[in-house]
Amino acid sequence: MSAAPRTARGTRTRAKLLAAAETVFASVGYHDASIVKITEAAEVGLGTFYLYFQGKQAIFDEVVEDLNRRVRHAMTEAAKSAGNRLEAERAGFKAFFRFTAQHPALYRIVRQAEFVSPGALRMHYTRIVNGYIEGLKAAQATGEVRPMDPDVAAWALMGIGELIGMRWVLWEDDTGAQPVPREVPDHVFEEMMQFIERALAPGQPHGTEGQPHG
Amino acid sequence: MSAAPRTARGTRTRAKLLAAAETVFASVGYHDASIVKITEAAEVGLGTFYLYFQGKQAIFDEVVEDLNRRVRHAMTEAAKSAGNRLEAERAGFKAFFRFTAQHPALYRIVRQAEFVSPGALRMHYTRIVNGYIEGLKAAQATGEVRPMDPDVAAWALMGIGELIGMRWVLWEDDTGAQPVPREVPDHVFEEMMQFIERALAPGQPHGTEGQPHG
Amino acid sequence: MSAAPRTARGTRTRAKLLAAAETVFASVGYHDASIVKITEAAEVGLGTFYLYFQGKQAIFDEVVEDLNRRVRHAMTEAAKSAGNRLEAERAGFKAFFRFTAQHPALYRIVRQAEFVSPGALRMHYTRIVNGYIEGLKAAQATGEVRPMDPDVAAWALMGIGELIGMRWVLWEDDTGAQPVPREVPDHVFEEMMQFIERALAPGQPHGTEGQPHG
Amino acid sequence: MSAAPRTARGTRTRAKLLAAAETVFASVGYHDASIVKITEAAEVGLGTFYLYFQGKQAIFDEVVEDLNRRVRHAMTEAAKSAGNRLEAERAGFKAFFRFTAQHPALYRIVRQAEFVSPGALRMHYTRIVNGYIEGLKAAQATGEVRPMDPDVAAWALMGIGELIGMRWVLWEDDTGAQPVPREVPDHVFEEMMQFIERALAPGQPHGTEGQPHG
DNA sequence: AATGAATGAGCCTTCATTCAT
DNA sequence: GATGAATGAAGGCTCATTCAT
Repeated sequence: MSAAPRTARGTRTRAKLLAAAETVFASVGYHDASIVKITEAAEVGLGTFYLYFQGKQAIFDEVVEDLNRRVRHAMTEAAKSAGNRLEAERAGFKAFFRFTAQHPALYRIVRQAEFVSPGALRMHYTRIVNGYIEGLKAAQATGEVRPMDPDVAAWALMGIGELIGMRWVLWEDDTGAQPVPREVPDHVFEEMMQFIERALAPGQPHGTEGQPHG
Repeated sequence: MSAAPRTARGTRTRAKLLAAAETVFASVGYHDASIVKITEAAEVGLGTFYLYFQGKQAIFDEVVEDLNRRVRHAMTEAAKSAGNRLEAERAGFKAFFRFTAQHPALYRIVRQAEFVSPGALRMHYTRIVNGYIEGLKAAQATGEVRPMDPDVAAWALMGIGELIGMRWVLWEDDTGAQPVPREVPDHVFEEMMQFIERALAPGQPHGTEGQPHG
Repeated sequence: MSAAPRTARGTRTRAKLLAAAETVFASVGYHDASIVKITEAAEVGLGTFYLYFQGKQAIFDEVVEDLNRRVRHAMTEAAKSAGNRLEAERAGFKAFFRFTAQHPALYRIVRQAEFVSPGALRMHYTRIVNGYIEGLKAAQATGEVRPMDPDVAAWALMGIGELIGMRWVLWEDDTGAQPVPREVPDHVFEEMMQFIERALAPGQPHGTEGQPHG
Repeated sequence: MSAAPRTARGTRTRAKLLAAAETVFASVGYHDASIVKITEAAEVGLGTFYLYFQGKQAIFDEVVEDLNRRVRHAMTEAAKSAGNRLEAERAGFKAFFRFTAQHPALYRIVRQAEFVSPGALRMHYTRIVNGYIEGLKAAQATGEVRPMDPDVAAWALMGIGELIGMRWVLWEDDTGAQPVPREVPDHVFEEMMQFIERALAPGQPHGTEGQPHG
């Protein structure tokens, strides 16, 4: 059985395990991440693991939860210090990509969750999307964003961030070799923001046929 | 060692194995899909598997390749019969979602590929994205789409399709229960197309730079 | 290292552990009885266990010893208040079955002892059998019991009590469901006593050698 | 999953495992009998075990069943060749003790079954006892055995055999050292038979008080 | 006196793969 | 071409015991 630590030492040990798990899951994936690897990375005895976690799934769920909390925190913090909606949006995405670069675990782990812990997977996406929805609703209220179903737009934004991040943060450029995390190139970021801004902007769309159609 | 089948009977056996593998991978994921399960589903002896495939990874790669070919085929076929770019785009996404609904394996398998076969993962995304890039370039040439980096836009489209598909095709509405594949609701599809059209349309965006757009 | 308690508090703690051990051993058996379970049942810290007992085996031996002492005490006390040998015998068996009903642990634990602690097993049986031997010898001296090897008879009595007790005290009637401890039914007890009395009674056996017994 | 062997080779392998299991269970007991020990004794790969048995419990149950069948077979065979009831009885017990001597596993395993597999435990005792009951009923019909509840008598006989066997077949004489299986000494056997004959013989018991009690 | 965090040997079990038939 | 018996590395997990507090 697992239990919450009852001493300072225990708290430290538990934290070490959680951190190690993030690293191990990120580098070899869920299935090749053995408890032994995790405890070795944490420099802790094998049995110690089971003092604080029920098993592999349990620590996986906690890692996902933890990463999710942190990425959302990073995003909202970044957005807070922005002057207007647009800046907030840029700051949010920047923070998202930066976090992705620093914690490739986020991506790699979440994509595994489909079969490992469907609940964790949904939790992750839903929470972030809910943040977008809030932002979009607020912006709609002030007219900064055109009338639209914020739900659909939010999932679209999530998707854009997800794949742009995958492509430019996690994948190395051309070779299929080991991915080296890094920032999204500036021009890609700007193009992406353009894409999003136009999608959300109020007013008539400008003639997809070159003409307003109506 | 594996080998290409040399008789009609062998060809049939190989095909049965491939089909069984798609089903098994889709329902239990890569790691819980044992060779025994696959051969049982294919109604074939265990040893027979190794007559046609080098191992588990090898058949996985082939399944991904196969699904990828089929989804692209479905998309291009659908687009072909469209009258103009916009219709082609709609038809392409429709086909993509329909395929997703009919072959949840695509999603489930691809998301596993991150650690199982990174090459297959990249192949899958890259090929689809390349299709988008072609389409965007052509549309830019005729002025139907505004000047932009088609690479970035293509990945954005891929992301939108991916997450909208995940959310509305694979997930059941609110409960965390077993997902029931189905079509994307009409209004979601329309909202999504609006989003995309505005993002791609030529002309000035409206009031996103703080200017009054009166 | 373990040690005898040096304070009243310590004595109490030790007793709590012993009582808890009896319960736990009886309900889940030796191997599934973990020290943690015992200390939890005793409401004592895990480490405390090793203050009073050298290990799992040690406390097991003590539990067996304790139960053995108590069952023999119950048997001799019951026999004491009897008027004659026959009554004493009846009272002894009655007490044995009653104890078995109240402490199923005795049975369950002893049967495990074969591999856990062969010494404890022998001690248990030998002590009880020695009691029988004493009784038989005394009865032989007065002619109440026929000449015979008291050793063999004593082990036979032990066996009779053991299996009759197992069958009618520990097992529920016909179903394989959870055993419900209870008393031996009267008629079974009487039949058993008949069996024993005839086996021990002095005089010629009747017609077992093929002679007509007139 | 386990399965019945489908080839001659498989049948041989399964039998080797069963024989090895009997030996291992008998020498170290259920809990210290690991699958590794069993497969090593059977000179078979570890994984092979799970081709034929679901797990440790499953093979344990089969070993008990097998031993039970064999001991009953030995007993009935021996009894068959006897001229009369008394001889049959003697032959049965002799066979029982001989089997015990040659297969100490029977004893040792059954005594463990209490917690390991209560069903197997009951099966074992019940089947043997049922044999006794049949015999007693038949003898009662011919008047060779006095009127009595054959159920109670049968369990008493079982108990006598069990403990006499334990004491003189399995235990070494005085030391607590490793038990060396051997036959029951003649005089013990004769005393035991005397005990039983008197218990079962028809006719008045001879004055437990030295007198018929009227 | 009492506690509980930490440890690691050892157990059961699965499964990809080989090979003799 | 097809089969399935055999293998053993590797993984998740338990638990008796030690030791610092």
